[in-house]
Amino acid sequence: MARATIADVAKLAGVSQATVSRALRGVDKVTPATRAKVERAADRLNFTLSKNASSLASGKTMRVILLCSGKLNEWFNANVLQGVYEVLGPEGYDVSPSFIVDKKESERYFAQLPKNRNADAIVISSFQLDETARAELRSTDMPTVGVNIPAASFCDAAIGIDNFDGMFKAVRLLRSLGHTRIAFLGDYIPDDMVYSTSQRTEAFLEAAEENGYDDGDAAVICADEHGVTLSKSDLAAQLVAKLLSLPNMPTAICAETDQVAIAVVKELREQRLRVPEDISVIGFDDADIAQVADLTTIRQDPLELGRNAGRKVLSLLRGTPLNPAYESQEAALVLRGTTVRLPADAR
Amino acid sequence: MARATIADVAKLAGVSQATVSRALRGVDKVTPATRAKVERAADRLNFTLSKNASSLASGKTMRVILLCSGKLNEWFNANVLQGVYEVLGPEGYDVSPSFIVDKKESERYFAQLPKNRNADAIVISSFQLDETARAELRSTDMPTVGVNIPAASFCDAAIGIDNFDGMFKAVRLLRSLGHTRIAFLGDYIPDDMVYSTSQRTEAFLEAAEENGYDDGDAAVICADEHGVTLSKSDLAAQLVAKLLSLPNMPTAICAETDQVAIAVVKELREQRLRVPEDISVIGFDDADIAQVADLTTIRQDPLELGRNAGRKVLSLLRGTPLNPAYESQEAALVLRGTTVRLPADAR
DNA sequence: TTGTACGCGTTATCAT
DNA sequence: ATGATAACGCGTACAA
Repeated sequence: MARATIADVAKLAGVSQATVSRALRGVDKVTPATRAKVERAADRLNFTLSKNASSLASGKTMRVILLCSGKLNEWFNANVLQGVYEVLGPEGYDVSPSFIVDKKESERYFAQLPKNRNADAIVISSFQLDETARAELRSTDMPTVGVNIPAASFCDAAIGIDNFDGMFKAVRLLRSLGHTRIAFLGDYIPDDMVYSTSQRTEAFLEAAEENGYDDGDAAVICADEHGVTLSKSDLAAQLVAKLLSLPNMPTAICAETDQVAIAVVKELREQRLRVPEDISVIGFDDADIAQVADLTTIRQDPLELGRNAGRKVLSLLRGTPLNPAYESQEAALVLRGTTVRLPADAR
Repeated sequence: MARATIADVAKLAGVSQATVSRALRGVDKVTPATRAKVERAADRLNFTLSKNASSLASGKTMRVILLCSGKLNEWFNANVLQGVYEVLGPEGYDVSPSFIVDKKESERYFAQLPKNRNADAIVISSFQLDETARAELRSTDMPTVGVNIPAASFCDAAIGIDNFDGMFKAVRLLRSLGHTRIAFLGDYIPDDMVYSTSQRTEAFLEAAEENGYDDGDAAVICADEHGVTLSKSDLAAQLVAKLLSLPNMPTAICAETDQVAIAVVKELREQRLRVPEDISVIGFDDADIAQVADLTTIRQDPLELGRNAGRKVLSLLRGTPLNPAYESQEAALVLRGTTVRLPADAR
């Protein structure tokens, strides 16, 4: 059967196309009686408005892009997507997720992006854009909201986790537990795409200094530069090797993420080091796996981040004021079984 | 700056709109020289084709819907999405994910769905549709591909995991390990939305029978009916209580999913039952958490499922033959630390 | 409150 | 190979 158009409905209902349009969208003034007639006709013809045609006529696409810096099946991204969708979906928006993994793709993406009016807004999750990309973005009229992006300047609004707050809490915990030598363990960070994790490294150093740790007592251990992505276990092996060859072996470590923390715990135990008796470990994120691994960690809530981003998109789109345009989510320490007070004999 | 239209490009390049359209899409015959001219003009004007206008004119929306039965941040759904996106994205399609959690929503969704031509295809993941929904779906001209749906009849193509193969492998493993009394543990299954897990229950019973287990030696334990979703630990507590009050306590169990398995293992250990020495546990899915928990499980690969679904969508959309329209993915047993051969003294 | 008529930016058909 | 022009299906001033 050929799809019914608004004209068919108008004819069947005995009104004009304009009236059908108004009745079906429920915005403009239409007599209840007329509306009923129209709805009955639409129902009989199995008709709903075409999003495409509406978009073309109105200039609103009712679509928002979610651009992620990693795959959509990663814990963080999947949660942000769910959050964004939860608030934008019911409002009639489609959200089309997409992701970029390397710099080349990024360039291509942004070179294409701003030219065509294919979305009403864009939310950018977890990565840094270079000047070119920012310029392209700015040249669009699309409202932009950032999620967990270091420099929020090029966004109309942004929401992120407070990595500094988180790392400070982690370091303070370790100090409270009596650990005098601590370390931060992370992957190699290419400088062309800056992630949240690089902030964590910085934050660790600041927190250590502020809490009275000397340079020698707060080490940062990063993986060597590598082209392809290391498996977490290979990464952990490398990090633990570096850790164990330190002049003064730390008694506690903070890892860049839960994934890294868990792999490191495993590797440490394979080396017959007891966690937490010999060494305490703190992760970052509180992803599903953290609970299973009984890992002490810093919680961030990407689902709520996504919802908040969705709300900000809505405000931007509707011109309602966004009470704080820029927000950061407080981090929460989650105490589990991989941290313990340093035994007296070990101090 | 006002957005440039195809007319502006045509004027600047000194050709007709039609030629610009042809040149930019790269499909029809256009002289290389003309194409170059057009591309230069488009570039200068910062122009790309509007997806909306193209869609309206061509009837192709270049959009495919992904409809999931649970939230998008669930392991399975997130992976399917990633897979679908990986193959459809590079072909120029947007994929708009959406999800439905209860029956009411489902009805509303399908009542709206087929009427407007807002997507070129739909992929439906992980749930059963009732007759009404199927009819609505059929009344659309949209190609439909199913992912992990029990009855594939209403789809043009489908791909799923082979739950039967998986459960048979699990049961055979337990038999090989010498377990003579086994059980299946699962949540309460409302009958209005049938999930993959109900298949697993069936499969367990069949596999048990075929492998020589009596009725008394192969128990199925399900949670009591409940309105709200139980937390996994509450569920596990209930299941373990039922398990421990069985006349003949099994020495091995299969759980509906990894999540349930892990919660059950935890509960068992809290009851001072050793896993696997006292009781073996097998999960289902091989999600991230399974590895962390060192859980023996049946692997399914939703990422590959999604990719395959994406390929089928492409075939359907292009009219190329889909070599098998219906496929099922073999399940693979992953041996880890929660299963062990039944000690001789326990037999 | 309702109807008329034009425009949204492209594709597709038919000439040339 | 290229150009003119009619759809595509709806939103929206403006008029009634």
